[in-house]
Amino acid sequence: MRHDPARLSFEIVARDGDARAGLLRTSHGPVETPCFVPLATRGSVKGLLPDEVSGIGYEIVLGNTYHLMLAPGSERIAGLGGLHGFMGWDRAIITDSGGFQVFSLAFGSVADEVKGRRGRPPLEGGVLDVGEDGVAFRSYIDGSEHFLSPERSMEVQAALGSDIALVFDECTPFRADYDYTARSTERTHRWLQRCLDWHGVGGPAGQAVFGIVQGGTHEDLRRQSAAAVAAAGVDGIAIGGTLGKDKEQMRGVVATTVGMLPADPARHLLGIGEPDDLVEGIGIGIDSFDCAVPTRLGRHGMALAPLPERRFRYDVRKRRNAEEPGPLVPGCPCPACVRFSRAYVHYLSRAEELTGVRLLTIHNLVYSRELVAGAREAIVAGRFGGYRDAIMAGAAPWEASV
RNA sequence: UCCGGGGUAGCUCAACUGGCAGAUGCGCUCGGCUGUUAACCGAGAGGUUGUGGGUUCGAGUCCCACCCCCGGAG
Repeated sequence: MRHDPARLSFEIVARDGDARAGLLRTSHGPVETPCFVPLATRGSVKGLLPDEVSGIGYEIVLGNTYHLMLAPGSERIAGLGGLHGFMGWDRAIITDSGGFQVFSLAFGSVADEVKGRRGRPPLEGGVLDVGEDGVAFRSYIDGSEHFLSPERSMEVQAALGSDIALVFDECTPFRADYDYTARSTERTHRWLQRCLDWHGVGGPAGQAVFGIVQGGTHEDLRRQSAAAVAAAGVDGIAIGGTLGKDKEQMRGVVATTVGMLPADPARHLLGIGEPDDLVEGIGIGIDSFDCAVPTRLGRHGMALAPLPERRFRYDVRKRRNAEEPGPLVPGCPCPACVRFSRAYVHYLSRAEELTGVRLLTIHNLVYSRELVAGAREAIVAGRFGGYRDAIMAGAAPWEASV
């Protein structure tokens, strides 16, 4: 399979150092990069309507093969207008392949697995078997047995009709040893080829395919993986897998990996999206990011804010916000900040009113969008370095981009 | 006024015949969350058992008096 501009084209319109501003043309419209991709894992950006998501400025969301194949099923979705029609979203969609879930089901969340602690217990017996052919697993919904392979993943993603499909991969655990990671990465490369073979025969004409670079934290494996993905002729390249035990290592692994990638294809960083990670990632040449952070934190009472010393977030539910008449973040253009007080959001959030969840989700998505849109402006204007420094020093996106 | 029921953690409630004052939920404080099984998960704090006496080795529990709340009667 060769990269096909008819499915997807990516044009870099400006560079500033390693940072790039680009334009991704998909079957469902253009996507300006760098961009953040909100998660619509189960066919919905939790709590929001499609118009609200696009109204914020988002041009692409991410859906998940794993969840959607279990419920309501990809064939049903195909019969109801594909994922676009089914969820009422007429912009671009990228679908994850389900590979990551093999990892998360068996080992719990990324943070829990990396830190070796017991967080939410992994699904007992969730993964039945991981073999050369694919992965047998048990549905978290009804316990029924299912099988996911490169071919099946591509088949499901074809039925969903996403604009960008991700190849089926295995996300090796942080604590896996070198040999396991090496064998897993090689198998992921064989899976990559099987995905492309399947897609080349029966894949939707308008669907692009992104490869995924694995290799854990090992530079030589990352190099092999980057070369394998680049040689396969995919439409874009995603960086996945274990990125390390902390931000420092994660940034090192990502930067090293980016340096191994060809310049032309779009580069997507999977699963990363805290505010500082976005500007740092953009600075080293990442074009797009998807992440649960803005939406999940919003549901958990956290507001994104220009607070480097507090990991760019604060807990709205804490009592000190109970009587704050000002907005969540001064100057923020989001509806939650323009129209409501922090005290109101604090109250709603504690009262478990759905509106509180919605306001925080909207705020966090606007904040992330402002951050990335500001970065793009700065790149085009040739002053991204100053923008990044201002953000990291605690400037709000709308201040840093002035 | 009389009869009955009841006062235990901020709230709602346990504690068999007297034997280390507890739980669940909520609330509270703190921590966590990065290709979403997550409007979630985890930890912690919190007490003169209404008041004052008495019996007993030992009282939330039994006895006496008082205070307060609820229901019923008048």
